[in-house]
Amino acid sequence: MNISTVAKMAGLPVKTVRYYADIGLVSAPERTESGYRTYDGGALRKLVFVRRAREFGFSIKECRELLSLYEDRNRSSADVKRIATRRLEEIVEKQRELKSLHDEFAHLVDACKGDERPDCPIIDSLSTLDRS
Amino acid sequence: MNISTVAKMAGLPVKTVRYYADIGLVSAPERTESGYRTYDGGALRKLVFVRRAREFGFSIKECRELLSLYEDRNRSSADVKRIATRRLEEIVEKQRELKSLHDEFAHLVDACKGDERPDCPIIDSLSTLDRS
DNA sequence: TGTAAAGTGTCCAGTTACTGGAATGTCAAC
DNA sequence: GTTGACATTCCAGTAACTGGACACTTTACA
Repeated sequence: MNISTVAKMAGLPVKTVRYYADIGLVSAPERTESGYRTYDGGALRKLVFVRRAREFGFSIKECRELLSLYEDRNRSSADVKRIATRRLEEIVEKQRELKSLHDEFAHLVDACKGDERPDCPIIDSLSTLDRS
Repeated sequence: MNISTVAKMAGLPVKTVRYYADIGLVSAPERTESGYRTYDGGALRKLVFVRRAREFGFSIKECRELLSLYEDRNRSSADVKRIATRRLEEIVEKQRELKSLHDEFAHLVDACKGDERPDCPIIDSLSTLDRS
């Protein structure tokens, strides 16, 4: 497979596929005589794995960890669960932050008349010294 | 006021205060003879405004817009509300994404036994071609 | 068979919003 | 007078790509 084929199948941009090999996240592919990269099913599976992990919000660093667990036939599911649980906690925390932000913000937008006059609770709130 | 004083009062790192002037987000402050930056109450208010707006998730670009509205005594509250509403929609969208991510992820973490054995639904799920 | 389009290669720069560090200069206190 | 805190500038690095320039290879079609 050429790079555009594998990229399409993995659901990644071509540039990103090259990039992942450049930074050593996935191993460098074989080359044809003329220098074109060639990929097989194994490489595709790893790229898919990384795309999915990134969609789940794992950082590249975490993807490295997960990938090595993925490749290690002897790792325990507990190893994986530990990383995933940490990530889940981050998601929950992010949700909390977003909710309080949403509530405060919705309140402000609601309070703003949105008319021709300059009075605006949104601007007023942004101007206050208090930390949110 | 010296930079560290205004930074503390505005709730921003000193580096960030300099940075905001460097990129022209706030105007360049006066200097003492020896080259130290000096700030007054007006500069402080704008820095506070920016900090708050950033905490609300506005980008620097949006902060520029908001700041010019803040400085414009003739702008209508509708102008402000338009920007804020757009931002609120982004927050809501982000919340939706996060919720579906959370649900899928929590399900996986729950399904993983987390024991000594290698079978792991989390890894399995990351390996499937389907887009989440 | 010639050529044009599409694909691929490398390399460098830009993105966002800062942050860290080095080297150097200034100010206040003891 | 000297020490220490604070200030200055400039450069580099962060995360994770993305865009663009330029050159070469492969494929498709007349």
